[in-house]
Amino acid sequence: MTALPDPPMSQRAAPKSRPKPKSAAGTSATAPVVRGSRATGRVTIIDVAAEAGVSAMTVSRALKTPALVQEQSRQRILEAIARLGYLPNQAASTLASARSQVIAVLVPSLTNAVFIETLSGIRDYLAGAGYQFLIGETGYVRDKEEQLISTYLAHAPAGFLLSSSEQHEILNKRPGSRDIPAVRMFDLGRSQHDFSVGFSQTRAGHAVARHLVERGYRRPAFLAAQLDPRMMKRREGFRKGLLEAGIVPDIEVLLPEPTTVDMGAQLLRRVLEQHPDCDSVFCCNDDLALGALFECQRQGISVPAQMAIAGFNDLSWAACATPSITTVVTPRYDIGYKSAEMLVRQLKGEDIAKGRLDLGFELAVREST
Amino acid sequence: MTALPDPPMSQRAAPKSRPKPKSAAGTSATAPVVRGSRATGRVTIIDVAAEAGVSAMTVSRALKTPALVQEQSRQRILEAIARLGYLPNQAASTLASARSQVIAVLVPSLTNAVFIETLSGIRDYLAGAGYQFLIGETGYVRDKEEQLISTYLAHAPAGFLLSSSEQHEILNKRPGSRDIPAVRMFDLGRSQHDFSVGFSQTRAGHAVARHLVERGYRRPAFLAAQLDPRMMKRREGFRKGLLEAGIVPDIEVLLPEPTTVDMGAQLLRRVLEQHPDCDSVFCCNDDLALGALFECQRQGISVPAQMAIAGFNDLSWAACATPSITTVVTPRYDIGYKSAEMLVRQLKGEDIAKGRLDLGFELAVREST
DNA sequence: CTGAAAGCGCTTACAG
DNA sequence: CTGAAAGCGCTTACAG
Repeated sequence: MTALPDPPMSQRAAPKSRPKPKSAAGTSATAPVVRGSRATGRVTIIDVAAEAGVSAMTVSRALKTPALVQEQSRQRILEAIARLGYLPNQAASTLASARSQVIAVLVPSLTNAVFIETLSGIRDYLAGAGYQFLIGETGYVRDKEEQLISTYLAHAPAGFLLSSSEQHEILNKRPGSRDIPAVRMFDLGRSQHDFSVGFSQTRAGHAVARHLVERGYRRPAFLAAQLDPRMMKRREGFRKGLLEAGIVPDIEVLLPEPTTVDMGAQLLRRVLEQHPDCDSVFCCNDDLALGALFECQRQGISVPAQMAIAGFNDLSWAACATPSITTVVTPRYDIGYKSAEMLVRQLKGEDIAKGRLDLGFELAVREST
Repeated sequence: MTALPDPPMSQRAAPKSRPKPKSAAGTSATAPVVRGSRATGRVTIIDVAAEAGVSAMTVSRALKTPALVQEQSRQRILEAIARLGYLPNQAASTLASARSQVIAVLVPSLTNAVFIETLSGIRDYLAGAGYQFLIGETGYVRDKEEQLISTYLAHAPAGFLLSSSEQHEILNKRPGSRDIPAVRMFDLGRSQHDFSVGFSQTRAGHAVARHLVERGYRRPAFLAAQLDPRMMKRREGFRKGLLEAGIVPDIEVLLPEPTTVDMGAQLLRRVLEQHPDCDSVFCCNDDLALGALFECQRQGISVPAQMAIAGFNDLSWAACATPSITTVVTPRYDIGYKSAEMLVRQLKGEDIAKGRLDLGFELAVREST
């Protein structure tokens, strides 16, 4: 974050006067006037306090910890807020409390539907809890992660929702991160005190291998792009599953390029060139699987008779493709929702018994295998 | 935004002392100590000022308007910042200036790849300009738009990036919106003073109609879900194009449900039932087109021989499907990038000659028509 | 259940 | 090109 642009001067309006009810209820006095105690013309907590006949502190409490305020006062405060159209100033709140109502979220990619659904889960939980969130896209690049964490720290976030263990390490090294809680998404932590929500990539890869083996495929390939740590774990589980069945996991095409549908077609062409005897492919995500399917259709290769295809994630098209695609159903929405919940409960000071939440996965067996 | 949760008490550390270089360069004195002028232990602008031997104001200026600070002072300030690990406190900045470095962005949907790419464009421009952004999802629901705009106003955003004219109207009605600039995305405004970046949905729909007609299709259908205003404009242009060619635009299936790939299959089944003579379909987006293609494959309908399919947006799979799908290439990334640029230039007080930016579209003619 | 005063860390005109 | 002082609108312990 460098050279900040010069914001326009804010027009500070002259203070406006406002009528104030003289005393309790009943007599709607056409009494004196109060003016906002501030010179900006904006309605502040002080104006609300005056209107409701309480102190600013009490207004603050009525908003943050309603239980600590007498029902009657709370009522009057709420009315005053409505009447005046008061909007709390978040910046003032953040400055005074050294904590904002924003959660910083780091995801690897915004063009991947998986993380978008995770963000939807986060949003759904956070919206109800009164938090905003800031989204950072890391692209799996270490420098980007470092930089985003720095930037976000300047916003004094209430907490972090991270998408990798590496990010967790970076954050912990920062001096400013002491009291800021974080929950890791996707990767599971080592203990219940190491907050995380996810599932085992390795076991998921293993399940796909077992399924292909059970179906009778003997020359399965592993196809991957992107090659981030989670892909590698799927691969690890997949290889293990094959080995257990006495199959040598020697067919694979790994490319570091980003994942796209077109890349799936390319991977399939490569594997066909290099291993004409390949009878099935585990594409490490559904985009690749879709591309592989299109390529089979283009070449007139029958799926699954001549080539079986399995994907990962169960994106919207997997179930309605022709043929429908076998894939691993991952709990990405719930990962977002539950990790946001875990974070907020931590912020509230609640005790979290289960700080390591394994949401599992499911294998959806369909026509393509 | 209701009942805010109770954040944990922030642990305000005792002030720490810090060594300070005595005078100019050369003598690395083991001199006295300065302590942060504040009691939180955090490094503030005042500490940086002391370290660099200037006033806090000058530090502030060195960060915001470097041109107004002497090269030498700026150098020393930058060094002091690095040495101390100073991170500007955004909340304090926002409170003091009544303007934050965050841009509020409203999009209809986060599960739609189109808007994700728009957000990528926004992010790419904003990242370089030193702004953060808050993303709100409206779901095309008026109440949600109203509520999000209220919430965001409390964050004193530097500006708004909106995705519809309705949102623009809502914003303008709010008292707090006076000095906050906004740019509309997708829909074009009426004049150069009515800031907007987009393209004509109507003309795009018209282009698809002309293309189908030129190819010789005589019974084209319009298929749509979601039915938001932009879909309706595509329809309008499409109908106009058919009418101009002497074709009655009497085949269409419109469903209010959200757009999904599966919905595309459903729409195709419906149109086939109701109009067995239909020879081509314009799906108002690529997800629907993909579903329609899958359905044709399922039913053994040859594309395009027995049924032509056109989509909208050119999402990643359109070009590599089998057959590849004819579609309208929309400038959604650029819409994000350019509208962010227009907004920031406005914030900097620059003169914007072209406040209505028509980015156009392209028709990608492929195998499916 | 409620309040007075101090303080959070910046930026603002204005003057030099 | 640079600075002293005031102020932004909240929340914080503490005491009652």
